This record gives sequence, C-alpha cells and structure tokens, in this order.
Amino acid sequence: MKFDKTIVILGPTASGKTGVSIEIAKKIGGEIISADSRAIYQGMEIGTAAPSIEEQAGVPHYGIGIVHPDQRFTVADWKQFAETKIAEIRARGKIPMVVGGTGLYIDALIYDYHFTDEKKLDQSDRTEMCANYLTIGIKWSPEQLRERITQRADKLFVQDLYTETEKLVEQYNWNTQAMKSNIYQFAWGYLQGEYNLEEAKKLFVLDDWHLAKRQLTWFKRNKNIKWLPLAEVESYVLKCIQDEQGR
RNA sequence: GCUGGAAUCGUCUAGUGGCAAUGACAAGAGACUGUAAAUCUCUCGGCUUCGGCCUUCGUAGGUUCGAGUCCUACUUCCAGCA
Repeated sequence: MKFDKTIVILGPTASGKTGVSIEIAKKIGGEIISADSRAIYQGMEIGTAAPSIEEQAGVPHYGIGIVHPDQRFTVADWKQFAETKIAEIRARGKIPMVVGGTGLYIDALIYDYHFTDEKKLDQSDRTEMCANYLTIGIKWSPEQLRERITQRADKLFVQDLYTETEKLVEQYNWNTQAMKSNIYQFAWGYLQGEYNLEEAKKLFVLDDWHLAKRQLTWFKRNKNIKWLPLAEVESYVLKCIQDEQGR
C-alpha cells in the first residue's frame, strides 16, 4: 500500500496504543517506531508493557530496548533515531507508524524541533509542520482510563515483573533517570516487604494515573490530533489510506 | 457502669484566647525544545464591584472585646477499670 504520511498513534498509558497499532500495521504493511521514553531501555520490557516478540506478530518494531538504563538518551537522540527509521521504512516501501505516549518525543518529531540554544519555534508553523503526519489520539473518559490502568496493574504484577525488577536492581543504580518513577519502585517495595501486593498495586495505579493526566495535558496543546475512541482508530486509519489511494 | 483520652476541609493532620484555621495526601488546572514515566507552577469553605462579605473546627449553651482553643451538659469513638 502507498501512503506518504507517517501515521502517529498516541494516547496516555494503558489507552491501548500497542494493540491497535499492531493490528493496523498488519493490514497496511506498517512498521512501528516506539515513542516511549522508557521502553527505549533494555531490560525494562515487562514493566513498560512493551509488546513481546509474539505480540509483535511479525510487525517490525523499532525503539524498544535500544539503550542501557544507565546510558544517556535524550529527545534529540530519539528524534534522530525516528527520522532515520522513517526514511528506511519508506525506502522499503512500507508505512512508518510512530506509536507512543511521550509527548515531547512526538512533538520533537512532528514539529521538527531544532535542538539549539535558540528560541522556541514559531507557533504559527505548527499546523504546516505536521502535514506529513496523520496524528491520532486514543480517547477515553477519565473513568474508563482509570479502570484500564487498574486492570493493567493486575496483569503487570506477576513473577516476570519481579524477576525483571531484581535484575535491574542488581545491575543498575536506582538513581539513574531510567529508573525514576516507574513500576519498578513499587515492585521492589513489595519484594522488600515494605507493603503488600494490594498496596503496591494501588500505589502504582495512582502513579500511572498521574502520569496519564500529565500526558493528556501535554497532548492538549497539539490541535492537530484527531481524537477517537479505541474502537474507531483502525477503521479511521484504513479509510484515510483509501482516500489517499483514490486520488 | 466508673475513670481517662479524643472529635478540625474527601482522608490523615497542626493548632491551647486574635483563625477561614497548618502540613501531607487525594482532587482539579497548567507549564515544559537535550535523561520527559522526568521536572516545575497554580487552585483547593461559599460569594465578591477584589475592598471585602458570609458560613465553618461533634451538638447545645456559657465565660470573654474576641473561642477550634476556657467552662457546663449532651452525642459518638478509643483506652483502662469493672
């Protein structure tokens, strides 16, 4: 299939980005670039709910587990990485899809941030800049999102997470940026007996909820996002591609 | 039943005569172009012509210019004795 825009699928944590994007990619010959500032790190796949090889279902994924947690990896690094991958995917005749919840990363890409000491980009350029991107946000009501976060916590707090946490604790310093404020601190607190499983989950759900709110605040300023309920995302994307084809 | 202690914003909490009342959490809004799942800011009794006004600290009285703070009774809860 041909489509010259890059598809961007964003949304807060637990909004269902991973699932839909893989479904869409399978249908359109898409390849996925993760825009997730934590899934970037190696050894944090379980805790960041990154898709496993099986879940990826043969769809190529980029940007997951590409640096060690104690390595410095900035927005600028990510932007460059994403741009390179987009060019490569396109050269192969496939459709690039950027999927994630890190607003800064996505804006850096679609608004073409320049990382210099100079002033901010002129806001008036914004609409024009992202003409090359089809940006879709997954919309949930606060209640629904909270429920999803809670349910996901139940799926996340299992043996695999504890194993991963122990490995991370053993290998890296708690003070690295990568380890800051994520599920591992709660998993570790539970493993250390600071609180029971129920409390650990509760703390994580609250933390994740706060994250979701901040993500949403960030996304709000991007007026070019097409917000859709999860169930409508796939058909919308397919329709956009068909319309493009018809020209 | 007797004797102590306690009742303050959604929750916990500070407050021993000048208080719309401390702090934390939760909640809400927002900022953010170099580790962003980070970091930071604002609001948080009601109304306001932003000067203020009104209603609040278990309930009802009392003392006082003034009471969340002192006194009396009552209600509820906790602890000890029975």
